[in-house]
Amino acid sequence: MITSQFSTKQRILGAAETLFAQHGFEKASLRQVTAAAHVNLAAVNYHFGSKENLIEEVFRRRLDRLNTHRQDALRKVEHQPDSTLDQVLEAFIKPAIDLSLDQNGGGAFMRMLARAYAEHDQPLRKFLSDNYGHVLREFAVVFHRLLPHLSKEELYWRLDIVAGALTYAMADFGLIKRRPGTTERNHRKQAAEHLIRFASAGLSAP
Amino acid sequence: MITSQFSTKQRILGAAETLFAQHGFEKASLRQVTAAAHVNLAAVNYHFGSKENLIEEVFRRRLDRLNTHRQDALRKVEHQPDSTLDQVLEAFIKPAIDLSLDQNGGGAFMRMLARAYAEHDQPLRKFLSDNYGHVLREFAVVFHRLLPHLSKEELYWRLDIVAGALTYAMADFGLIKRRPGTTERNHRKQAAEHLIRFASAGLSAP
DNA sequence: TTATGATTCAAACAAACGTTTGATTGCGGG
DNA sequence: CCCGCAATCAAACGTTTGTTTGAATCATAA
Repeated sequence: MITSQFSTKQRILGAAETLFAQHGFEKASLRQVTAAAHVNLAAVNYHFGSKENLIEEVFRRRLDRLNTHRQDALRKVEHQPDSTLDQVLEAFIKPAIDLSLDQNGGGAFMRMLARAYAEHDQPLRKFLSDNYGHVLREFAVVFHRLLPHLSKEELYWRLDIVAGALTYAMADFGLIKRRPGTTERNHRKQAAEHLIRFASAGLSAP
Repeated sequence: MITSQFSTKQRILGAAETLFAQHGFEKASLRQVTAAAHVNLAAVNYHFGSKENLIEEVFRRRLDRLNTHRQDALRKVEHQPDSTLDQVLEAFIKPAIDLSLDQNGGGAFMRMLARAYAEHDQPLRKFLSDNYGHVLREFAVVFHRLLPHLSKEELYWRLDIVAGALTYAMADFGLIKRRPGTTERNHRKQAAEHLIRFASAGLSAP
């Protein structure tokens, strides 16, 4: 056997994740994906029905884990009486970093997530909102408890800014390039630390 | 004459900007663009040579103005001895807001710019870096003067975060929807104010 | 072993894409 | 008037796209 140990479905999902992140949803063709997965072209429509469904499956696989990790981290923090702003921020940011550091295309997935925000089409945004929105609202409640002087509107504005900066940083959009001496792992760890420090001060602004 | 007063070239540029922002570079076809511009399909290749060239022209038209506005605003601020962090931030952020508020597709262009960051392909990123990078470096020098306690590396990390949050906010990615009572103009003005307050505190973090 | 249902495969499908062609139109200067 | 060039037009070009087809192959249970 020359192909990998994983099933056809798994291999398609893995290859799709990498290629979608590298070239975008439209530019990455099913022929590229199936070639990279060492799988017949028709296998995508057999196992997933359509390219659109494949895209959603790729998202679901990772987002489910990200959501539960964030919720677990949040519950650990909110049930202790003296939780700090930085701890809640870390509960929000750390799982995203960990996911981006996951071997087998974690970073690729993060770029794909950012790309999904940029692709402004409504079906995909609705899908993301359904799988994403309730977690953000849970965090908003806890942030509101820690920053009671902020109006609900002010708080939402600032959380939106944090989410934007996080997305941007994790997707490696920025001008900051990894220093040759540091690993990708350390680069993203630094990004998380800087982001938490920055966001903590920003959220606490008068 | 049923078509607009503008020339074929202008009408193509306008329609392209809107449709690229709405559907992305790949999804928006030249047939859609030329139909919206009330122009023959072949006109794009006649006037611009290729779709790739058209994309670059759409960028150049707006970016040139954004750059000079930012540089003008920066020079006004840096040549007064008691300039503040908020003033420099405003010199960076305000021109972007103004551009996004420009009638005839300013908001559309901003979404297109964010999309260009997401499209991770190198030719476009090089083009943006060439037309964008030197302005960012000018701002970095002034910020460094106002925040001397920050190492150059720390400063670059934080500026990268600011740029990311600005891009995200201007492209209207976030979960914050415009309130029914407020105009788009006021919505973006509010976004700018919140962003400046947040970024000012974030940059000043210990 | 044989029969059955799931999977894989090469091949072809129609549709849409960016681009090119060659004829036609419109218009300003000689 | 008419020449010459720039602009516009309908039509077609060759690719590439996602999807479908029907036969071949595999695995499993009777």
